[in-house]
This record gives sequence, C-alpha cells and structure tokens, in this order.
Amino acid sequence: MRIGINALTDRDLRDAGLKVTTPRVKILEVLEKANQRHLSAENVYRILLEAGEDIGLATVYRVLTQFEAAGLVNRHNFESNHAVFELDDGKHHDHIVCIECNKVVEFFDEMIEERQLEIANRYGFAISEHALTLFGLCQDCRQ
Amino acid sequence: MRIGINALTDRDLRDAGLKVTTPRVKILEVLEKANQRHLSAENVYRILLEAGEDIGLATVYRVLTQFEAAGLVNRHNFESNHAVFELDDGKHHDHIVCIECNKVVEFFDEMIEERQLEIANRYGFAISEHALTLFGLCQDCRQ
DNA sequence: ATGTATGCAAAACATTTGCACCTGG
DNA sequence: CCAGGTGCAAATGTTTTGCATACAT
Repeated sequence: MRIGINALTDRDLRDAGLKVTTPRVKILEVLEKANQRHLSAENVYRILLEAGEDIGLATVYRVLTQFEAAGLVNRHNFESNHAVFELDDGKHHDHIVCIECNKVVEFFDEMIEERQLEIANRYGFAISEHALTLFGLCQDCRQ
Repeated sequence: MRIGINALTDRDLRDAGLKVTTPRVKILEVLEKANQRHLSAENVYRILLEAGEDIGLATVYRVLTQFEAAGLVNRHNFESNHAVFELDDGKHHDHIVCIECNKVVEFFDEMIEERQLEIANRYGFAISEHALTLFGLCQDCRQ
C-alpha cells in the first residue's frame, strides 16, 4: 500500500490492475509535476499536447476515472461545470477556493471531521465520504 | 424582506424585479408543493408537463437561475452531473445525502460554521459561501 | 497470442443562447 | 404600447462511448 508523498510508480499501476502504458505513466507524471495540484481533464490534456505527447482527450478521461477508482487520485467538483483531479496523498483534507483567482488551499480540521460524524450519526447515516469546500477571496485578491 | 417559512408570493417576484408571469408562478408552486424539497430543472419541467402546463425546459432553467440570483432559491451540486434547487427558507443549512435512495437531510451546526470561519481567516480568505455535503447510507438503506 | 488500451469521431447530457412571437403592466 | 418574457431549435461544453487498431505481458 502506498504511503505519504512518495511518487507514484509503475508498481502502483500494476497493483491497481492496470497495464503500464504510456498514456497512464505520462498522465501520472503530469499530476505529479504540474505547478497546480488540481487539474481538469482538459488541463491534463493540454499539458500533454504541449509536451508533444499524442494522447487523446477521451483517454485522459478514461485514465483519470480509472485512477480515481484505484484510489490514486481524487475528483472534486469545485465548479459545477467541470471536475478537477488531484493525486491522493493518503491524507484526507478539504478545500478553500478563491472565487477570483481559483487558488486552492487545502486544510484539515479534526474538530469538523468529528462533528460531521456525530451529526451523521444523529440522523442515522453511515457516512462514506463528504465534500466541504469554502469559497471566498484570498488575501492577494482582496488587494 | 421575506422571513421564515411563509409561502412565496407575487409580491416576492415583483420585489425581485421580475414580472409575475405564468411560468414563474407555476415554478414557484412546484418548488413549494413538490414532495421532495430538492428538485432538478428536469424534475420541475416534468412536474409541469404532467400538470398540463406548457412551459419550456429553457424557461425552467432561466427562471430557476433568476430565482437563485434573487435569493428565492438555492442551487446545489450534490451530484456532479446536474444541479438541484430548493426554496430559500432564510436559514442556512448543509446537507446529508443518501447515496442509495437520494434522500436529503438538512442540518445546521454552529460549531462547524464557526470553525470554518476561523480556518478561512487563518489562511487569509474572506469567505462568501461554503458547500458542505455528507454522503452515506441512511438508516432505511442499511436494512 | 490475446485481452486491454487507445485514438478518433460520434453520442450523450445538462445547460445556455438566438430569435421571432407573445404578454404583463 | 413595448420592454421584458417565452418557446423552440440550435449551440455549447463537458464527459462518455463505439469501434477498429495498437500494444503490454
């Protein structure tokens, strides 16, 4: 099992039952090396194009979906019209998104996590996941 | 200003700068009287069709968007592929959604709200809104 | 060899928009 | 009357899928 911030390897792909193909390896590299941690399928596709790779957009979608199923990446819907993906670093966290420059900050708060479980429990729900995203203006965008 | 759970009226439409037209009134009625509180545009459209109303889907989308801008309804993206709308009852709340039967429970937790502001503040963000949704199995769906 | 993966083009969806016609105040 | 609203059809943008070909093991 993968732990922490180690780079993903061919091994991780095989462990997920996925053949080690060029598109998959390249897409993993993009997710690891891009300057933003949260990328849309289109983002990944463009980066690959600019790097001279010949990988179709459909493949990017298929691979990202497989990676998500394998637990290698997480999918988020900060904006309603498209999803973004980030490498799963093993540590759960939530997000604060700047509504101006789209900067994303990650945070984790034990108290909120606990409270969520208590609340879910109170209503008889067995929680499998949650999505918490704060939207606002970051320091830079407030002048 | 509207307060609490009173039914929305023509007055509310006028106050929002919207003419009181049949589609708008009927759509408000659907939101008020439907058995589920959270409806997609398609849901609203079908209910209108079944009621014999001749209102286009495009109009439903336009009206719901105007209602949202006017603060009469709130839009949520529980699932990535479509939005749902609910009447704004004046009280902020978050949601727990059953991943099996899609039941939605609303809750409000002061501690989580405060904690979110503290965290945002710590990172220099001025929060304008947030989205917190818990996903899991409700009591009924766990047999 | 052979079951998977991929690229491309087309399809599928939710949502938006252009435009000629209708309607509320 | 006339600005604003509506229906319809067409356009949009994202994501998915069918299928013939290419590739990893």
